[in-house]
Amino acid sequence: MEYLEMESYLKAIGDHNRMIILKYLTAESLCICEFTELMDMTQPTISQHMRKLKQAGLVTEEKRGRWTIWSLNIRHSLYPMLIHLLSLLPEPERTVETLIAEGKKVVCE
Amino acid sequence: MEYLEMESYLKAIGDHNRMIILKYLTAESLCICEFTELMDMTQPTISQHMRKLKQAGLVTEEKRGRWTIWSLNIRHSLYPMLIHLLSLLPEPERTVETLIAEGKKVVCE
DNA sequence: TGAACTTATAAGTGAACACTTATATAATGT
DNA sequence: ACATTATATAAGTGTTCACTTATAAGTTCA
Repeated sequence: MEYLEMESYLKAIGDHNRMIILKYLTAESLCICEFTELMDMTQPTISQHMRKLKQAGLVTEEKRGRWTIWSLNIRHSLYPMLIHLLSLLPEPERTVETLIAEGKKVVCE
Repeated sequence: MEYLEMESYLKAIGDHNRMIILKYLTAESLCICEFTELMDMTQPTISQHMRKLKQAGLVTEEKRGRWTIWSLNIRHSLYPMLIHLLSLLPEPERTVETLIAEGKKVVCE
């Protein structure tokens, strides 16, 4: 692997808020508006983080209706290491379960 | 592990020049003046990188005479992962062997 | 068609970063 | 004591980063 690729990968993970985003994604795929409910961040900020994660190869996106569903890129060679790293981190305060309880979980069918 | 600790660890690795420094250290402990010979960087820049690596828990230092010998911190819980990451990177251009051949390898006894 | 909703992008801002040069500190050897 | 060597630190600079607000683009549904 090239130094530049490794650098962008590590820089993409190495941010407090992006680690939380990635932690959520280990459980399930989510869209931007769900992240805005889960985390205390504005929509453009989330979008910009996702773009950075995508450029580093950490996540993939899939357009579905008006939503963009984001998932971990399980094909990346460092994916197993990423899963291990994230497993060491505590669960975020807000859970997806609370989202469901509030009727804010997106179902795009 | 706390998010803050993980963040500083990943940020410390996630720099092109620090990755090269760490790569060198996987083979053997080195002092600042050796790094200045191996890499195209000034002495203060190396010193500042080492300080950052030390603060993140990646390396340890040991004063010996006028030299400060830097080593990988094998006691850190993420040390095995670090070794794996570094193993994926190509060897730097300048090798310690060339340093020895030029009589620039420090022997502090 | 038009309003509501979701997302992406652009421009601006303050903080952090990696580097530079200059200088201070400390150990060694004559 | 003094010059040399090795390292650390301070101050300054240009770039990158994470965020903000404003706005554009695209989808859905009445």
